[in-house]
Formats: sequence, C-alpha cells, structure tokens
Amino acid sequence: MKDMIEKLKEKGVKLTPQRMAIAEFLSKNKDHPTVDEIHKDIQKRYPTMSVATVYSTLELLKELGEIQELSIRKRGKAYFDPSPNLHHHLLCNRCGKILDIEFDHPTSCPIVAKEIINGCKVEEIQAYLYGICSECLKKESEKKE
Amino acid sequence: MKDMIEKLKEKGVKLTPQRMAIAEFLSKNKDHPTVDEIHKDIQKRYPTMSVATVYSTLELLKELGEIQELSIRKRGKAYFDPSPNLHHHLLCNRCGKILDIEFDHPTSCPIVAKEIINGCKVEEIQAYLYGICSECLKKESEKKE
DNA sequence: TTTGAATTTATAATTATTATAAAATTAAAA
DNA sequence: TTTTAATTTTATAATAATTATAAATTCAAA
Repeated sequence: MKDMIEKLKEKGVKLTPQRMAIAEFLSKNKDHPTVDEIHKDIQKRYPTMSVATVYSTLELLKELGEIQELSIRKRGKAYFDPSPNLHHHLLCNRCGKILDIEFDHPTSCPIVAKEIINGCKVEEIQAYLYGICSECLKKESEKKE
Repeated sequence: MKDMIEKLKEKGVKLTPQRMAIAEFLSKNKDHPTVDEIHKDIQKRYPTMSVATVYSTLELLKELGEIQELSIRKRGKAYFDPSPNLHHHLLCNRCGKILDIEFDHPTSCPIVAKEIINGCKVEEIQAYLYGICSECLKKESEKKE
C-alpha cells in the first residue's frame, strides 16, 4: 500500500488525494478492476471523485510502469492489473472470472526468451488463456455424479 | 475463398448473399479488419448492407470456429483474424500495424503444451506482443545515421 | 400458395471512453 | 502571507463501438 505511493513520490508525481485513493485501492486489490469499479468504490468515501480523474490517473500509472492494462475480451471494457510484472491471465468462459497465471519457467517460453522476433522488437508480452477455471470444473464434475 | 463458404454450407448455415460477401471478404483478406472496415468495403457493392448483419455474421463465424476475434489494445474496438489457427500477434507501438507472429515450435511453449494449468482447463490461447515492427525499426536506424 | 422461422435492415438505446472548459488545488515566487 | 502560474479535478458534453428492437424481407418447407 505505502509502496506504490512511495514510488510515485520518488518519481516526482504530485500526490493529490485522488491519486492516493486510487493507488491505495489498487495496492489493496488482488483482482482486475475496471474503471467503473474503481470509481464506484472510491466515490463511497469521496463523493466528488470523477471518472475522468480515474481514467487520467490510470493512464499515468500505466506510463510509470506501476500497473498494466489488460486486453481481454470481456464486455468491451478495460481491465487493469495492479501488478506490472509479467504474468498471464485466464478468462473463465463459465463464470467470467479473470485469474492470474504465474508461469513457472519464463525462460522456457520461446517468445519471452527473445527480444527480437520476426525482426520486430518486443517490448511487452501479454498472453490470454480462455477456458474453464478450477472452481467451475469442480462444479461441473459434481453435477455429473 | 470457396473454402469458407463450402464449410458453412457443410455446417448447414443458411447462405445469404450478405454472409457470402462477408466470408469472401475475409477469405481474401490477409489483414485484421474491423467491423467498420468490413462494412464499408461491402457497402460499396451492396449499399443496403447494415452493420448489424456484419456483427451477427462475425459472431456466427466465430462460433463456428472459422475466424477469431482479437483483443488487442488499439482504439477500443474489435479486430478479427480471418484465420482461426493458433498464432500470436504483435501491435507496433509506432505505426499501429498488427502483425501475425507464427511461432516456430508450439510444443516448446510451456503453456501451449499443457491442457490443464493451475487446475484450469485451457481451451484457447492468444498472446499479444507490443513493440516495434521491423519496418519502423529500419526507419529509426536510418534516421540516426 | 401459404406458412412460419430465420435473417436483414434501419433506427434507437446503451455503454465506455475522450474532449472540453471552468473551477479548484498546488507549489513556487514575490 | 499574498500573488502567480501551472497542474489537476470536476461536471458536462461529444464521440464511437456495440447491442437491442421491431418491422420488413427472404427463404425453404408444408
């Protein structure tokens, strides 16, 4: 929690109450929130918080490398990951949950290992798996019994 | 070109002129068109073609596994890939082009190899690389000289 | 030819995001 | 402390992609 705010200060970002509220929300969040979710939550304590500020702050945090924006097919809106570290995501086709997929051996991935592929310089990688999460698999196998 | 239409016929899909025009457009297309691009192109020859039909036909083709929809961070709209086969995509941060990335050894990828990961069943995989394409790299190196 | 289901169309509604301009805040300068 | 200028926030409107709706059309089977 303090971590992200500390880093922002170090980077010379003006620490407004709004930005701190968003940074705090993200730091505590283990999920993949949307703009709307962030906005709604903070508005409870901070009624004048506007969506535009949420958008601009998320853009700022992205540029600073503090968070990442996902590109996943789910209702055409943006999802954010409070962690900027390389990992993948799975979207459950049943319940719609987005799960983090930490992959064991990054160096064994033929793409992650390379900085250049097909003559293109790779700066960022995101992989999306679509399938069925463990909870939904369990539910389905219970039904069959 | 004939290929996709043939397959649709086999699958018992009603072959309307609109659907055939869309299938033909996609079959000839090596790019990653948007709904709007598809619509605009077909409207030249077929002035009454509506966007709703483009949306519904693309949804149908997706369900039939004839095409895939990308989710790549580019102006918040949907991009389609006329080929349903597993391959990845690179978005050039300079020129905005989306390039196909055929990866050499699918079996060497630690994710593709598995059907189950973290207890989840993986049905589909999409990876997005963000970076700089070879053409833009070339332009940049020429500038420096 | 009639019937009924599926499809297409035009239009409106919805939703996420971006743009705009006024008001508020902030931090530095006087 | 007061003034100043730049930045940030806010409310609102504008834009753009997608989805919903209902009437019109097409199509194939009875």
